[in-house]
Amino acid sequence: MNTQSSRADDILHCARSLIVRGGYNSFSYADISKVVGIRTASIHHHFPSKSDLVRALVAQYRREAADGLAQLKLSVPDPLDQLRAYLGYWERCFADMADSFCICALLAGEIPVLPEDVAMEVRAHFRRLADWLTEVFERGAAQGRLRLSGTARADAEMFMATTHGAMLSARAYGDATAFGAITRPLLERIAA
Amino acid sequence: MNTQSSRADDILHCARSLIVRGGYNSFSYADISKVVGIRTASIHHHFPSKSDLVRALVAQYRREAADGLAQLKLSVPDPLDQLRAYLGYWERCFADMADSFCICALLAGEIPVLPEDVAMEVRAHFRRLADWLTEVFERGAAQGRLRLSGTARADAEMFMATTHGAMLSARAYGDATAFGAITRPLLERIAA
DNA sequence: GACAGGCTACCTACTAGTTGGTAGGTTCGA
DNA sequence: TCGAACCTACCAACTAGTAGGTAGCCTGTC
Repeated sequence: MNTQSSRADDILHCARSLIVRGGYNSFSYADISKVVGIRTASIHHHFPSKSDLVRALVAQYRREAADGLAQLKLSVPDPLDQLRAYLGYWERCFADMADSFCICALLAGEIPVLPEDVAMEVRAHFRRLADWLTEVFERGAAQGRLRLSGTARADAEMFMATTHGAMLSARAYGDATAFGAITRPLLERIAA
Repeated sequence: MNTQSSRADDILHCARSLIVRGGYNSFSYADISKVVGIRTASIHHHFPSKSDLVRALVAQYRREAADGLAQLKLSVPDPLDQLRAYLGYWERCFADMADSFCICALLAGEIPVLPEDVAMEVRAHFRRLADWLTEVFERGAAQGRLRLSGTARADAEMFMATTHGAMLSARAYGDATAFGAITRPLLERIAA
């Protein structure tokens, strides 16, 4: 069991680092095979089809994201600090890893050509993240820690859009610091 | 010459509508062949390699964008109205076409796996668009028509990021109206 | 304790279809 | 008669996926 799950995890981990570079059609079982040191047929044993693999990959990513956001809510009391910590997480990702990106943001762009079950996972991630942000904005407004320019939902959607757009800009410019440069003023603007 | 350019244009037009759905690796010469009614070998006659085709495609897109933005500056005097018109253009795109998207925003996500010359075109689009927006924000601030929350450049970068992120959200939600819902409050916030 | 049966993980070997790209020939208008 | 546009006929490499076999491990039974 240890062996199985570790192998499957190796495959998932490798697939994630491959997919994050260019999305669903940018990697193959052969690519994974070379890195993990396993035959492509053996990957099919763990994940019968590519859509199975990517769905599992996104599901795992979503669990990690959900855990992280829940943890953030527990460990950081202030709503504004929660947003700061969320952006800080991604800023550190871009600083530490060359090809960092939210895989759901990346896959969202490819939705028209994605297998339906993968697209559903991506859609669900956007909804959950928007829900979480909405809650933060609601509490922040209630506590007078940040000021809304519209509804909490609208502000949350805009915040999420700016974050994802900043990831695209960071990639386009080939500049890891661009993400922070774009998102930091965002916090200053909404701070009460 | 008429025939050549019309054929090449057919190919470019078709490739654009294919690439906009899922990026560089989501379409093939065979796909174009089926739609345009030409053999794949004949596509190679017009565009020797796929990167040539996509580079030409993005270059054409950039010319159109530059023309559109220049035209906008001439026909609409007010900076705030210029931003409104820019967002309105994309809002109409999403309303009219199912799989609408800025191909440069889409390709930006795939930059690590893109041919270098294509990546350069994408990068250039981001810079030019940010330059144009910066100028609009500068004039808007000077005329007291809109208020900056940081430098004109920072506000322009954030505006662009939010716009691109809103495109991703529209796709993720599968909701054409999402783009407008996210970006409209953006204008209200920066209006003086 | 031996041993059969079943299961998991992995392999080799293979498939059909697709990928971007080439070689060389034909057609046709200037 | 030259060249642009297009064709047929290839190609090697790669794509996701399948068939069938093997080695090793666990478990129940005699």
